[in-house]
Amino acid sequence: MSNVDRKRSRTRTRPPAAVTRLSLYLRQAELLQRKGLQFASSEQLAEPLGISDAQVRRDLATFGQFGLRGQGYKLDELIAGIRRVLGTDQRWPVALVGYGNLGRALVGYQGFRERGFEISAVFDSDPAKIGQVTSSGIVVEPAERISERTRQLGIRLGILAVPSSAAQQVTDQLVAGGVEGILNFAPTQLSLPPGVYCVSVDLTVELESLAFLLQWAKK
Amino acid sequence: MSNVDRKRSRTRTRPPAAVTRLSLYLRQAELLQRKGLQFASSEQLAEPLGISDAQVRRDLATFGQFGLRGQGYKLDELIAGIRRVLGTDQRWPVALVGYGNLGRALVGYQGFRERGFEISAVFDSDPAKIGQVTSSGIVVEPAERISERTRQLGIRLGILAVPSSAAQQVTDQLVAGGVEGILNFAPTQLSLPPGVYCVSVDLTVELESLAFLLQWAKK
DNA sequence: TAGATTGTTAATCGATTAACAATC
DNA sequence: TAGATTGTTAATCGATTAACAATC
Repeated sequence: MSNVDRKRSRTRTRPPAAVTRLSLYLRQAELLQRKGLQFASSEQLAEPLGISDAQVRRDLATFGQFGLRGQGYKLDELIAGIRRVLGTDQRWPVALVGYGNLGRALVGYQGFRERGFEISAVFDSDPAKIGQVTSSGIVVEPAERISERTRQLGIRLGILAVPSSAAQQVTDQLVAGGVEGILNFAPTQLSLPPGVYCVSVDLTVELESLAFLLQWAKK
Repeated sequence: MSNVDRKRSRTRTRPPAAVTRLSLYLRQAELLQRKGLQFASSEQLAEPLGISDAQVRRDLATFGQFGLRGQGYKLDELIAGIRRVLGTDQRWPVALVGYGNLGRALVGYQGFRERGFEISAVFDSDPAKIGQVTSSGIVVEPAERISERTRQLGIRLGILAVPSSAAQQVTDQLVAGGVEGILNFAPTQLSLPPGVYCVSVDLTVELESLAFLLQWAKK
C-alpha cells in the first residue's frame, strides 16, 4: 500500500445495526401518531415491523431514555428524539449526480423529501441532459461544476447514480466540493479520504441474496 | 396473534452476512478473469473490495473448498462455485410490478441481466401505462393478471416498485402466482406466508444512516 | 396500591479477526 | 525442498434475546 493509498483508505465505519432500525421506529411512530395515539408501547412499535419488543427497548435505550415506565413512549418526544439522533431534525440539501433512469426516479422519490432530504442540485455529463429541468424544477448542470456548486450550496450529502466507470471521478469531485456522505448506487468500491462516509445500495447483490434464499430454502 | 396471522408470519430468514459478500467476490473474480488472470489470492480478491483477506478465506471456506493452498483460487472454478451457491448458475425470470420512475429504471438495469436475472413480465394498475412497451420489448400488463401470468411463465422472483399502499395487495397476488422471493422497494413491512422470502431496499433508511454517520462523526 | 411497561443485566448467539498448521 | 497461501482453530467482538427489577 502506497502512502497515497493510505490516505485514501477504503475502510468506512458502518453505522451500528440499531441505527437502521431507528429509521423504522421513527416511521412507525409517525404512523401511530397520525392514527391519533399519544403513547405507544415497545410492542406497538415492534409488532408491525416484525421486530421483537425487547429489541425495540434495547435499541431505544442505547440512544437515550425515550420511554416512561408503565406508559410506553410518548410519541412526540420519541419522534423528536430519534430525529435528533439521526440528524433529520434539520434539512439536508443533497446533490444528485447522474440523471439517467435511476436519477430521474430518485429526484421524484417522495420518501427523501418527507425526511428532510432535498435534492438541490443535479448533475450529468451528457450534453443532451444538461439544461433539462426536473419535475421538482431543478436544472441539470454539467458535471464539471460539481465541486463549485456543492460548495456554493453548502451540500454535505451526495447521491451517485452514474455508471461504475465514472463513480470514482465523480466521488472525487463531490469530496472536493465538501461532500462528506455519499449514497452510492454504482456497484463499485469507492476510495474515500478519512471523514467521508459511504453507504452503498447494490441492487444485484440484493437480488442475489434473494436467489440464495430460494435456492437453499427447502433442500 | 390470531391463527390467520400466525400463518402469515412476518419473520423472514435473513441470509447469513457472508452471502452478500459472495456476490462481491464473484464480481471481483470476474473482473480479475477479464484482466487475464487464471488464479487469484484471497488478498487480490479482498483488497479492491476493502475487505480483509482473512474474511475472504473464511467466507469462501464456509461454502466449499474453492482454493488451492499455495496457489490461491482458480478463477473459473471459483466463479462457477459462487454462482452455484448463489443460484445464479441458472437464469431467473423476474416479474416487475410498478412501471413508474423506479420501475423504468429497474427494467433498464444492466446489472440484473448480467447476473441472469431477466425481467420477463411487467405490471401496472394505471390504464395509461398498460400496453406501453419497455426498452427491452416487454408489454406492460394490467395488475389483475399478475397471478395468472407469473404462474404461466414459471416466475419465482418478483420486484415490487409500487407505493406502500399497494404493496401488500400486490404481494398477495405475486404469492398466489407462485412467486417465492420479493425484492421490495416499498417502505413497508410485508406479510408473507412461510416459504416466501423478502429482501427490502429502503432508500430513506440508507440515507438516514448516512446522515447519522455525518452527524456523529467528529463530535 | 396494583398493573403496566420500561431500562438494564446476564446469557446466548453469530460474525469477525488473528494466527498458524496443513499442504500445494 | 522452500515459498506461498489456503483452510481451520481459537479468541474477540458486537448483536440479539430473555428475564426481571425498577418505577411510572
